[in-house]
Amino acid sequence: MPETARRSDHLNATRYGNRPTMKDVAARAGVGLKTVSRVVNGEPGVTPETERRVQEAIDALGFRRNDSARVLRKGRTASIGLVLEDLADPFYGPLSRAVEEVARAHGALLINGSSAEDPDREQELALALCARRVDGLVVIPAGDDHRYLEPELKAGVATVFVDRPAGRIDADVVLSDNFGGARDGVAHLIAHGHRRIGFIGDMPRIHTAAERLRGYRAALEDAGTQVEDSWMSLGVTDPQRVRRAAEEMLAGPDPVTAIFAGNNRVTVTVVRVLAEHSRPTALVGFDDFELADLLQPGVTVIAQDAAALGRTAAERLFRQLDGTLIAPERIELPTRLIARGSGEVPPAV
Amino acid sequence: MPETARRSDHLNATRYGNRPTMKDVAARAGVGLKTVSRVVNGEPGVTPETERRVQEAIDALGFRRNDSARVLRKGRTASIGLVLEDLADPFYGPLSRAVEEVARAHGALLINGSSAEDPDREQELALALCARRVDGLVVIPAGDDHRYLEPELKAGVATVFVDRPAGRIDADVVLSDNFGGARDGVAHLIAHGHRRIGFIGDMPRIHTAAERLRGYRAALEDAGTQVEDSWMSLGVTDPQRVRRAAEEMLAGPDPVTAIFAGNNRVTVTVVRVLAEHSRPTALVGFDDFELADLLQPGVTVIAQDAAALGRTAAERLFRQLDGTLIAPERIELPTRLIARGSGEVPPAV
DNA sequence: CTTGCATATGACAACGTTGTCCAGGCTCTA
DNA sequence: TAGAGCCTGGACAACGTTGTCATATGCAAG
Repeated sequence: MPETARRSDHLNATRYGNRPTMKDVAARAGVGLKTVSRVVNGEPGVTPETERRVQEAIDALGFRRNDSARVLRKGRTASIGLVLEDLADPFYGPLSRAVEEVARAHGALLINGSSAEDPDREQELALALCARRVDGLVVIPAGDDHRYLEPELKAGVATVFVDRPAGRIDADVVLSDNFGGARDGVAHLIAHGHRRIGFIGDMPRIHTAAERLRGYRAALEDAGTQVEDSWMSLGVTDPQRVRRAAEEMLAGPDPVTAIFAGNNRVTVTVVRVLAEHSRPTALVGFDDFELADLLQPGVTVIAQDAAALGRTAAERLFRQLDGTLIAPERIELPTRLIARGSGEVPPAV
Repeated sequence: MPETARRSDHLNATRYGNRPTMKDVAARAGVGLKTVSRVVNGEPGVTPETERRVQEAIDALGFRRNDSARVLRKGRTASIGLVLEDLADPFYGPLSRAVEEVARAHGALLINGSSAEDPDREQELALALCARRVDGLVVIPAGDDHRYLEPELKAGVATVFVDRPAGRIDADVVLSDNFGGARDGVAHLIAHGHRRIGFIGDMPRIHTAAERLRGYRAALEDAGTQVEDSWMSLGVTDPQRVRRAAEEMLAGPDPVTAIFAGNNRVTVTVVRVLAEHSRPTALVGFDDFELADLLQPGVTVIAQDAAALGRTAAERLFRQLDGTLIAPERIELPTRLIARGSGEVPPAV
């Protein structure tokens, strides 16, 4: 073994444990650095015999190319970032997976993190990802001001927002048709004879919640019904408060005969409340959930396609990177009403 | 503006879009490269006045430190990799989130990917993460031979396996007590008078499935009952086959009076089948799932704590990195029986 | 005015890889 | 056998950052 090899081994001893580098491999195989690089990358111009020697040295040393260095040299990291609200939320699992599949198809890795619905944390995460020089960023916004990303966009970081629109910045956005979905859901209740329909949803400062509320109002107005304040409960999302809100709507002299639930978690709590009440009350929920069909009655929902959201966003991202895409666009994906029973209950007399 | 600045801007034009570097900032601020580095990293020894000038240049150019280069220089990437089976699976959401939280507490980012239960893809992913020089790796094994990771372990990549043990390699493992949980679940059925108890689960080559089967057998043997082959259905996991298996067990002259379901998906399908049958049959499922309590009757389950699995694994990982940890260990976390009704149904006469 | 010292700043190498370019040896043809 | 052309292989710079070390500046003390 040439002298350089030993020296180099020693020099690298404290870094990354002590991973061998191409230099070490080259020394051991008795070839030049670049030849090793060629073998590792399958570039042409290496004799089978030389290649064999290099390969042997690689195996013997347990060498693995350092992609960090490679990235520094090449300028592209082949990785994209995903900032979402909560990895543990069943809605984001399929979305995240869809993004991953598209990334994989493009040879990219996925780095993701949860903002926990905190705008500061969203920003911190997004910027950390930019510092890692991800090629692109898929963001499910927690905040409503994304001007902090402007320098990054200008610098060429491909960016797509999903599920909620970007704030104060011009960028690609992929959304569900929250307005249309809610309108359809409420119209479905109206078609089954309901007029007094309750709405329980999140704070209207959240875009999806506002849109769904708007759809609710539109459907009732289309039917010529005047919406009463007591029918709506906004900014209510934790089980306790949803429960109280539902019970209030169902009590009183003139109770609602149906409830439209503004999201997943609300729907589930309302199901619990209705199960305890004797008077049958119709229910339609925004967002599908597992086992909704197994409940008695099955829960009628407006389903969004989370995987499609993720896939569409990621595909747009890579088209930005290809240069195929120019102007930012706003894409709305349709929702689908799934009737399972709870939405077809007629109004109690 | 000094001449160098313009030249540098031009040279960098095609890389990372055209992100400014410390060199560009230095040129613009009229200071040395290292001074910029000092300011960016909050190192001491910079006059307030100089700092102001540098900060100004940073803002004007929209500079953000390139962490890839930083990583190359420093040798630690402050990121860990997570290889799991399927991000979209509700079981892995909380696990993944727990790992992320621990990583965040240690200032690390999380890169994750799905193996889709394919050993080759698991290996490909794990090695890709090693090439990125993640500091550590949390792996939910798809395959049962992990010798391919040996060079990486030797090179100092901290590694913890979760949910299933590592194959042919000595490493940290964090598991649920699959054997004990299954035994408890079946014992629960036995305590309610059942003897003829069916088991539907995954292929025994999957460690968790094998352990649960072992627990099932142990409980019945403890009760002095001879297990009959017709009670067990192994390697059955897709809805169609689970359905057929369940129906077979429930038919015939001497049907089972209770079923123990080996995992989540099996449980759900069995619930459907039982709902169609008139004779009441008891059911206990391994793994909790959302809304299990809302069904009629509520589904009794053996719950594992996915978040605890993830947290424990990640914490061990960082203790490996600290050097606090020496010998690999196998940790088993307890499971919990949650009685909700379906497991307390007495045997039909 | 010189010496000594602390403090602010910059020049330079190094991290591990890839792209560019050149050299040496070979084959082929005239 | 010489010249052209191809193939193999290596030297060197560069990617953007940080660590080391040297220098310049200012000020106090002799």
